[in-house]
Amino acid sequence: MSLLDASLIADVPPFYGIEREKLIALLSMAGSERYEKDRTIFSQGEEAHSFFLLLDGHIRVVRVTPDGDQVIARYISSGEIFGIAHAMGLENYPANAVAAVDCVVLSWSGSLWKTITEKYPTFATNTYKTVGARLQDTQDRVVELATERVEQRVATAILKLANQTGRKTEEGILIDFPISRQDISEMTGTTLHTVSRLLSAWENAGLVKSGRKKITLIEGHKLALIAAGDHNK
Amino acid sequence: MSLLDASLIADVPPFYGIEREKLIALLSMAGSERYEKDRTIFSQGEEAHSFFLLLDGHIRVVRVTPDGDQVIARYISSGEIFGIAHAMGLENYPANAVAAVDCVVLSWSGSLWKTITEKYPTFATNTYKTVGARLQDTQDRVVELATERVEQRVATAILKLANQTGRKTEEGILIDFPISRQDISEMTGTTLHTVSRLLSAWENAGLVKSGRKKITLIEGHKLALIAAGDHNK
DNA sequence: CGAAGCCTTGATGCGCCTCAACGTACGTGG
DNA sequence: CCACGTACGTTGAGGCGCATCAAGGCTTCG
Repeated sequence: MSLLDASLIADVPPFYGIEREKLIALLSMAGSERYEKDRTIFSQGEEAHSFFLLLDGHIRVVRVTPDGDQVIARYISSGEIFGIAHAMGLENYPANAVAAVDCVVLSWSGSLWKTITEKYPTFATNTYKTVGARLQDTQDRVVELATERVEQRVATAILKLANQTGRKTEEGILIDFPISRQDISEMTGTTLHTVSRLLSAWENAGLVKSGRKKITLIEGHKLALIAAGDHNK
Repeated sequence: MSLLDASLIADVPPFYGIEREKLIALLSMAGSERYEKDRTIFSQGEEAHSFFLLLDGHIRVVRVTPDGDQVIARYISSGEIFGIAHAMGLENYPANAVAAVDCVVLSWSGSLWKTITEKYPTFATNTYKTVGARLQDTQDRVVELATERVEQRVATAILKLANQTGRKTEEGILIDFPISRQDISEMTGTTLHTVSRLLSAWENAGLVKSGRKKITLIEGHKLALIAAGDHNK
C-alpha cells in the first residue's frame, strides 16, 4: 500500500483535476492487488463490498442468465473505474468481473463511498459521467441488437475493441488481449460458429487476420462499411 | 408557476426526504407545461436546455437510427424524472421524448443543475440512483435481446408495462395508455406482424385481450411462463 | 504425448422477416 | 350524422439469415 504513488492515478480520467495532495489521501485509503488471468474480482449477486480502479490489464464484465447463457456487458481498460454499484445505489454487483489478462487493481471499501464523493466532488462528477457514458453505450447496443444483422454487429464489436485497446503492429491493429470466437459471440448475441465463419470470410477478403484468441484489424475502413450495413457483397 | 404547490412533488420519488421548505424553493425555479398527446418534449441531438419531471401522463423515449428505424428506449410514468442529460455530463439529448397521452411536465433550466445538486444532495442521490436503475434495466434488455426468442421478449414487455402502468379493470389489468403493435415491436426488436400474430394467439388462449392500441392482461401467470421460455405448447 | 480447449466447415431446418392483400375502427369534414 | 380517408390490425405465402447439429483439424499445456 505504501508503494502507491500519486502519479499512478493523476493521469487517469476518474481523477482528473484533483490536487496532488488529495490524490495521496485517496490512495492511502485504497488497497492494491494483482489478479492473474481468469481470476474473478467480484461475482454477480455478491454484496458490493468495494469499488475498483483498473491500473493495468483488461477486465471482462459478464452477466449470466438463469439458464447459463453468458453475455459480455463490456471490457474495462486500464484507467477505468468499475464495480461502482455504490454510485448507483445498488447493494449487490450486477455482473461478474474477470481478469482477461493479468491485472493490477486498486480497491476502496464501499463504506468510503459517501465520504469520498462528499470530500472529492470532482471524483463524484467524473464517476457519474462514466455511469452516464455506459448507459449511452448500453442503449446503443440495444439499438444495434434490435435493428442490425449479425454481420454488422460483429464488425462493430471488432472495430470498437480495436479502437479501445488496439496496439499497432506491422500487420495492422492487434486487439491487445486474448479474445476467442466465443467471447465475440457473447458480445454480439450470436454463436461462435457464426463468428468463425465471418472471420474466415473477412480474412479471405483481407480485412482482418486472426488466429487462436487473437484478432488483427487490417482494413478498418472496409470493415466499417460492413458495420454500417453495406450490402455490396 | 405560482399555482405549484409543494404537495405536488413531496410524494414523488426524486424528492423523497427533502424538507417542505426546500421543495417550495425547488418549485419556484421550475416551469410547468402541458403537452398534448403526440407532442415532442425534446428531440434527439438537440442541446439539452432543461431537465424534467413528469407530473401526469406517460412519455415515450425513442431513439432513431440513421436509416429511420425507431427503438423505444423506455416509457416514463408520472413521478419520474427524464431528460437528465446533465446528470450524465451530456450536452445533447440522446433520444426523442414524446407525450404518449396528454401530459403535465415540470422543467428546470439545465443551468440550475449544478446549483440544485449541490444545494439538495438528497435530490442528487435520488437522481443518480435513477440513472443507475436505468442502466441496470438497459443491461437486462441487452441480455434479453441476445439470448431470448421474440415470443419471450414480447411477453416480458407486456408484463412489464402491465406492472408499471397497469390499471385494474373488471376484465384484467389494462395498460393505461394507447399502445400499438408497432410500439411493442419497437420495444422488443421485432416487427408489428409478429407482435400481431402473438397477440392473436394469446387472445385465443385467453391470456390477454386486446384491441386497437389497447392491451389487457388476463392470465399474467401464464404469460410469465412464456416470458420465462416455457416450451409447453 | 495425450488431453483439453479452440477453431473450422458442412448440412439441415426453423424462427421470424418480408411481401402482399384485405379487413376494421377512428375521426374529420361535408 | 354519415361518408370517406387514413391509421391500425390481421392473416397468408414464401424465403432467408442464422442457430443447431455434427465431425474433424489444430494448438497449447501439463
